[in-house]
Amino acid sequence: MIHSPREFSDYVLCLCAGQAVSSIALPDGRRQIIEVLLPGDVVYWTDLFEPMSGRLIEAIENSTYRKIARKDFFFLLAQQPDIFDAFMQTCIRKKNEGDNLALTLGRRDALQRIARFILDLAMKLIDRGFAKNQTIRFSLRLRHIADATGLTPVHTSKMLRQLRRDRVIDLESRSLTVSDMPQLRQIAGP
Amino acid sequence: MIHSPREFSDYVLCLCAGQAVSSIALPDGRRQIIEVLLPGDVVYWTDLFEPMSGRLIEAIENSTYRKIARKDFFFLLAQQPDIFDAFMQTCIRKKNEGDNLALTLGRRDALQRIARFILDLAMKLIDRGFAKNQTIRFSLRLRHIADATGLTPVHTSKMLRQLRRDRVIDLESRSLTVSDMPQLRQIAGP
DNA sequence: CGCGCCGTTGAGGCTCCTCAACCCGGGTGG
DNA sequence: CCACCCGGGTTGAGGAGCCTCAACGGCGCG
Repeated sequence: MIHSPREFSDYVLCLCAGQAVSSIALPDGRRQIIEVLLPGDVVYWTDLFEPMSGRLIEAIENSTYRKIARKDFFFLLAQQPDIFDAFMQTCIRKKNEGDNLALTLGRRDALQRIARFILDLAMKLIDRGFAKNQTIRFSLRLRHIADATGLTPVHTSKMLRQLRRDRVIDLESRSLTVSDMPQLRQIAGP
Repeated sequence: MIHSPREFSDYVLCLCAGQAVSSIALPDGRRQIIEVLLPGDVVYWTDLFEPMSGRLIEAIENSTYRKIARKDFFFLLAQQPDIFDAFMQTCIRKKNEGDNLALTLGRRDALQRIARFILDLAMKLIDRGFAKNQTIRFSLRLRHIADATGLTPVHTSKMLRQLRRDRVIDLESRSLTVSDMPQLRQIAGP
């Protein structure tokens, strides 16, 4: 647990090593994972101005992170135009990803959601050089995938089973390899 | 139709009068409405840098909008620090709203989704002074509510019927009044 | 060895979808 | 003027998809 929903913080967090998930949680335990955080990610974009974040940040493996005082962060942004540009670009990109998540949760069925989630995560890891050929570290528990796709762990298990049976992915002991990328894209849909 | 998904535009659009919806559409016709746009709203935050927006913007009543050349928009932002601040705040707020939409679509049932949608829209209209006591103009078609909540029009109709039967809302001829606000909040949940 | 956590599998049920029929109001043309 | 159609909303029947509940096996750990 890196950051809890009602915690006050004067710092901007930046993940250095390991993976984490950023989610919104309801009092009754239901929650929705918004994104998987990788090394280099800034932990919250959403509450850069409001120090009281509504987010629950949970590490899914041993992780380290750096705390940057909020004012230092903004000072850096103001000083370095290129960093500022990168920040704005990322801001917009995150918004786009969030909207696409809404589309997926609202309009796609279970198998498509799982396929998209795996595809997105795999592409992100490959982009950042965290993958060896097509295999990536996959420390997420079943309940994380369920919370990211709006399903139950039970049904998630059944969908994953199907993807493995059809030789689309190969998943064992915290490591996932995409065996049939075209097929995975096909299932994930447009 | 104000803006179609694959249209190229050098302008930033700003809604002046009327209401519109911003959505992401799939080739097969399924779509997810991300937000309802009111007068004063800037039409796309998501593609301020990439002129090719993936969004479908549809007016739901007679509307007028203003086109601002992209570079003029950024020039204005650079010149006026207070406008820039407001822009950043709104950017972050939109992201927060988007994430909450994902939570709703992923983890809430049909009635809760409908209730939240109506509640959010009503609050937004009230905030901006578009409401007389508790009644607001409600030009949305059934299919819009369905696309905003990830349901079918048929099921949306049944849920709305339930809300009317329980005297939570009163909806007739393009005008909606919230009769029992506490109950509506209760249904919408935390 | 016992225990707890995690994933798997199956049975049954509820929610929401699909399909279809129907009504209504508004336009359009005879 | 009425007949007709057409888009939008309503309602019901039946079914698919996903959830709930429960039992079980594997694994790490005390």
